[in-house]
Amino acid sequence: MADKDGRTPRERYRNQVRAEIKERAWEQIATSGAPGLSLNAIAKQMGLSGPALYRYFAGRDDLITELIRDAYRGLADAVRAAAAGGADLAGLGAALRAWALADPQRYFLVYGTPVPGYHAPDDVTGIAREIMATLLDAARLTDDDADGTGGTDGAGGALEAHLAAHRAWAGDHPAGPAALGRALSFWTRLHGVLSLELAGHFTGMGFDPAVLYGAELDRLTHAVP
Amino acid sequence: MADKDGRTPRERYRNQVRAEIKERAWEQIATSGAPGLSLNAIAKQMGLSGPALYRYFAGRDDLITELIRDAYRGLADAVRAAAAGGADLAGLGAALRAWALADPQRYFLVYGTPVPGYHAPDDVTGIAREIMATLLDAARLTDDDADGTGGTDGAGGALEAHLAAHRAWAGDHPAGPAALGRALSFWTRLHGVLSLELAGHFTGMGFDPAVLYGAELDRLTHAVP
DNA sequence: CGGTCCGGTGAGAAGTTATCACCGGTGGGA
DNA sequence: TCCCACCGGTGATAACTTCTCACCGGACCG
Repeated sequence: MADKDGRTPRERYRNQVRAEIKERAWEQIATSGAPGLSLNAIAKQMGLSGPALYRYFAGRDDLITELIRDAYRGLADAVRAAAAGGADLAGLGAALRAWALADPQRYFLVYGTPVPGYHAPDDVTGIAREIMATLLDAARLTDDDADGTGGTDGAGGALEAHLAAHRAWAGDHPAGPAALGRALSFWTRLHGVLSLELAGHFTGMGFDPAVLYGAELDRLTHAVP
Repeated sequence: MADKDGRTPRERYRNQVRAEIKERAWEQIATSGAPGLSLNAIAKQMGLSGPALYRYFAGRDDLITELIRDAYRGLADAVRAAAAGGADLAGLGAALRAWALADPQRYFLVYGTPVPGYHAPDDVTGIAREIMATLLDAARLTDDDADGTGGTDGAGGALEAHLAAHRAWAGDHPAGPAALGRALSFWTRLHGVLSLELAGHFTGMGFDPAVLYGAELDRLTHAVP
């Protein structure tokens, strides 16, 4: 971030134009979704002509990859900021929901339908690990009965045994099997509610998705999973 | 379904061609995803030329809408078949997972990232209600302690109170608030695991998604939510 | 002060969806 | 049986899209 704004005027100008392109791309994605993103339309909006954008991005896929990276980075920052502010697991859930509701298409860019041919660049897996690490921190704090007093039922027991044997994704994080399982369920359950809500599958059903989200969050943080 | 195969030879031929178009479309979606579907490629594959397809579908969006409807219909049939075979809530979960794994892009066509401008036709909401109805049937069977002996904690209590007051989506189904909440959590939690698994967010993490899915399913069907 | 690199343009290729007018065979009614 | 209407298919065309190419001019660096 120290040399991000470029020393030379050329680099400054280049970064500025790249930023404006991404800005327009985000507006376009928010209104038309990712498949509706058009390089030509962005160029026309900026007052320059078609091929000029290829000086800044190798192509449409490259631009989208960059946007996905930025979105991932933004989510990691939001979650880390919440954790730095002293938020527990419930606070992280609230931060996640706020981030998702602020721009649904941005959320779907990260967690939505994948394009079959697409492979994420290497550094986003690093960002994902970072998110998971702060999640594990919070899960470990709420989970001080780590030995599994609440997880002695068959379900949690089998999962925790499996996770204890396959905890490569947690790296060297000092989290017990119960915390691993709690973080994983935190992720999948909240994503389940959020994803269906943002996709509009709850519209017309009459209930408030926030209540369901809050209930799942409560059942995640209180007592037995 | 009685007159689906058309009386007159013309209708028979028309239905046959429509079916073949959708068949090719499914193959193409399975390999390239929904945004990669090309009417021209389908026409070329079938040995006929571009505009001929417009005799059978009003356009690309119309074809995709039809595919979404078929996918929804297929999911409802799969779930209903499982229920008719005597499956409980766990069996429905297994059927859902099998249906999703059989063709991930088909699952994403139903539950994936929505296109901002798109509005689902009216009859798919009817199919969704049908799925929810069989879900509620199963939830009511496993949920004979309906008064909330397991739901006396604050979380489930608040949700069930809210659902009791906003149960328009359940229609006149004879299911208690606990069953409503259980069906809803069944839907969102399993979708959360499935969606992340199919999108590839678990690849490289080392654990088996099936174990996580099974654990969520067990915690859904056993004891306290 | 000169050379080099860089950003921008216009033309053009190869795609896409979608609409148009036109034609021929098939099927149904008189 | 005949005949006409309808229906399916085609080629041309328009308006898009991404992306590549050759070219040009100005700004920046040494």
